[in-house]
Amino acid sequence: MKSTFEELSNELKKKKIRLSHQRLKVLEYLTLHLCHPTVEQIYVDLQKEVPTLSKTTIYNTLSSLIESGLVRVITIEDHETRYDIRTENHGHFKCESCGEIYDFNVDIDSLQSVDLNNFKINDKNVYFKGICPRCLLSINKIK
Amino acid sequence: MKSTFEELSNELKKKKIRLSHQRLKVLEYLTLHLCHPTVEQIYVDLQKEVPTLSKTTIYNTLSSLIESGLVRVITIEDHETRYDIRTENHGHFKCESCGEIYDFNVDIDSLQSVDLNNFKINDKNVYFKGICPRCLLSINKIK
DNA sequence: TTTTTACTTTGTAATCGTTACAGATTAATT
DNA sequence: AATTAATCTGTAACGATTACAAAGTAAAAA
Ligand SMILES: [Mn+2]
Ligand SMILES: [Mn+2]
Ligand SMILES: [Zn+2]
Ligand SMILES: [Zn+2]
Repeated sequence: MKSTFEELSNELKKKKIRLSHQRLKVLEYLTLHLCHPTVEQIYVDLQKEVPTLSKTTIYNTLSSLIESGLVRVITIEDHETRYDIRTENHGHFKCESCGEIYDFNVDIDSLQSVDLNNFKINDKNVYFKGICPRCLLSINKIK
Repeated sequence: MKSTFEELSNELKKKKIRLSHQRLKVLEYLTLHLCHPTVEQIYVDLQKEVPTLSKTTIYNTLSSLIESGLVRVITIEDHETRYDIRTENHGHFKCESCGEIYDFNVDIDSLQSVDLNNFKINDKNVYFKGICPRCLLSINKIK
């Protein structure tokens, strides 16, 4: 098994994206944190390792990673964008109590609509909202 | 058939929301514009009829309409929230070329996942992105 | 290796959607 | 008509994102 660093480097090379230190760090961060981080979270955490890191760089890096298809955008929240390196089809559930975003398996490919017969579909997203099991438990305890 | 005004008034009364002139206007606007308008669009258009209207009022009104379940939020765009008075289940397609957001019928109820067995689901959203038929046509013409 | 060059990073300022707030207004009740 | 609690309005503040120009650097060329 190759090192993560080497794997990520190859991914960038394939996509003809220059292998800067910052880009590799952001990419590494996303593979280690599958919890759909915000730019702020990535920035605060990576600054510990790369003190000169700029927030603008994270925005720029994410833009090129998204454009090349290595990262997907999660817009389940209306005020802050989240990012996900898992690009294979899956749904997202946001707990309205604790705010956590959960992945779940769902057959997105089976989602068809005759209304979209003449549309070119590039991207499918499924977002659910509600209360997660952990929060349901704590709510019941209070009662 | 009742007048739209009377229908909307009754909706608000049922939900115990005070029937202010501004709220009725926003609600009327949403029933006449099913194209998922932004706050800015609602503001610019309604200002012609209600010159003293404040943008804050539109935000406040939408908040109470959403809370009462009369309006749903569309977060298919990452930078600007859109609103939809059609609360029955349907999917949304955003054309990445012209930006228009289309409704489409899709069996959202059939979307199930064993991963969510112990979750309380309050809301389901399906967002697709791609190119709409009209834009596909104009792209082909250029080639 | 050194040089060159185009791309990237950085910090700051600007932008823009949204929210907070306090005083003026008003819908609904008495 | 008087009362009152909710709503509306305008302005300021906030926060995520983008624009921009100068400094730095990865990769190709010499
Ligand atoms: Mn995910
Ligand atoms: Mn709709
Ligand atoms: Zn939770
Ligand atoms: Zn289009």
